[in-house]
Amino acid sequence: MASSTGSLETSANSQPAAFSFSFPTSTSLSELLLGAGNDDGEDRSMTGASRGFSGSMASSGAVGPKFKSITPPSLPISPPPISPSSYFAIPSGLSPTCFLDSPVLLSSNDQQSLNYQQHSNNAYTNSEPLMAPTRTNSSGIPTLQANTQVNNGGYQSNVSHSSQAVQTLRAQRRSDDGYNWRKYGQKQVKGSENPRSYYKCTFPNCPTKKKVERSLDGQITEIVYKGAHNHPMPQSTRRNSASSQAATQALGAAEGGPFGVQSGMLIDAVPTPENSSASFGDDDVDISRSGADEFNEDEPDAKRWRKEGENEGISALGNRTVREPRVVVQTTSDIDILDDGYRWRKYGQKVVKGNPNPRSYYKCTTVGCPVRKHVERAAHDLRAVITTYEGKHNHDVPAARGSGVSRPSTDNNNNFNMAIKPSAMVNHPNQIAANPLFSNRPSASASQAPFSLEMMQAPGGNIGFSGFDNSMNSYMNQQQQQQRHMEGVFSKTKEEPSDDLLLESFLCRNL
DNA sequence: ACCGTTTGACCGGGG
DNA sequence: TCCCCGGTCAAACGG
Repeated sequence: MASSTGSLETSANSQPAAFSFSFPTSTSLSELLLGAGNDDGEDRSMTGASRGFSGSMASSGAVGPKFKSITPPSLPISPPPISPSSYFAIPSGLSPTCFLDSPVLLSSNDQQSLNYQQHSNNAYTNSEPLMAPTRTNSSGIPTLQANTQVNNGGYQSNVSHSSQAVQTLRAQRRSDDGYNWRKYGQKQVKGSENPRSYYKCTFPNCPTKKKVERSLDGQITEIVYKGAHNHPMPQSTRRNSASSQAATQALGAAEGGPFGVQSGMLIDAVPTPENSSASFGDDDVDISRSGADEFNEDEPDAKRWRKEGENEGISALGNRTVREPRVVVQTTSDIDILDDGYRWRKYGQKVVKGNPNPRSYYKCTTVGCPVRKHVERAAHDLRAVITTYEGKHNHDVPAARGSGVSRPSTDNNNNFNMAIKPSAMVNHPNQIAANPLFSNRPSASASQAPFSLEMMQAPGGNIGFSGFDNSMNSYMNQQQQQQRHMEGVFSKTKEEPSDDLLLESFLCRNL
């Protein structure tokens, strides 16, 4: 296999590939994403998260507690000297989620371990070698063609081009959540420049639908599920997306049904019996409610949202008008979502109906920014953490403390920076923007993570802020060692720490 | 010919 | 009752 420079293409837009990388290769990205041996051609494009580490962690049932008890060993904690973005240019439109499924990082017998990246973004800031640059097409399907060969991690992928086409085709039918969807409409909704696509689950008689909003560059900015699947996730998907299944189970456990979970890159909503509210167990808890200030659990979401927006000037944000509540929900197992890059001030905590676990309420510390979020563990699955955002940030992600570097909120295709669309940023701060792997903010998570792993380890307990740093530091240290170890593997990334061995090492220590 | 997407038109709920 | 707008339909289109 000849080493080659991969290039990216996207059908979503014609932007030229903004980066190159040196993975020796010639395999389609979609295949990379699907992972070696994945022959069902299912779409993994958006599912990195749902099939990600969190999922596997969830399935293992060992995440929370073990994170704390098992601190990554000798890992130097210092953040990588070079930001992740320095070696990979991730053009706008690119869904980092895609990277998560890349077999590059997977050990041959434990694909699950790889995907932790997606959800553990705040905990692991230096695993960018893990990511193959890619761009998604309009369907969120990576269209990058490249071969991948990672010698160090013992992983190697060779996929034929013929199967690639088929997989890409199939991928367009299957979303990241593992279910099959058929698009039945698209509309330009008022108040947003992003077109909204409507999908129906293709399973016979399944009432589930979802709405997907994409930014102009093809990135998914919002997904809202409606209804519940009345069937199990397609087998083929399960087989190859353990994490997705796990994620599904995490939420499904909470909802008592086999719902697909969208916890990927830009996928924030969870499928619910009705609209975008999630119910847990017998007692429905509308997670779109903040209950923050008034703790009024009775007011309808939309009305409440509007009221809060008016009170706090949300309606005046940019050129957008405030419409339906932008409920951003991530259901993941433990460690992701904790660091979204923004700074939060805790202003309340409450145990809400239907969930014995306390919900802590946070407000963005930026003056004038109306965004709030609340975090809580799922009632029926302590491994699942639900973060709900309300409002849109009217500012960029603040610079990391001490770094003096602020995260970009606009495209920057020329500098290999992670392109972060404002729309995505504001609505999903815990995803792209939050993921240090895709930001310019080195070790931001370590310094800014509003939550510590303690939180994850204390089901139903208080949310603490200690303990995280230690783990983080240890991990970072290890990463640096790993970086040295990985030198030479990636010609262009040798400055960057890496990857799978590290990953495995970390996982082994934490699982 | 099949299948999925696109897209303009239509429907219906809510203000 | 009218109008707005989100959601859906279905014919056309394309691979």
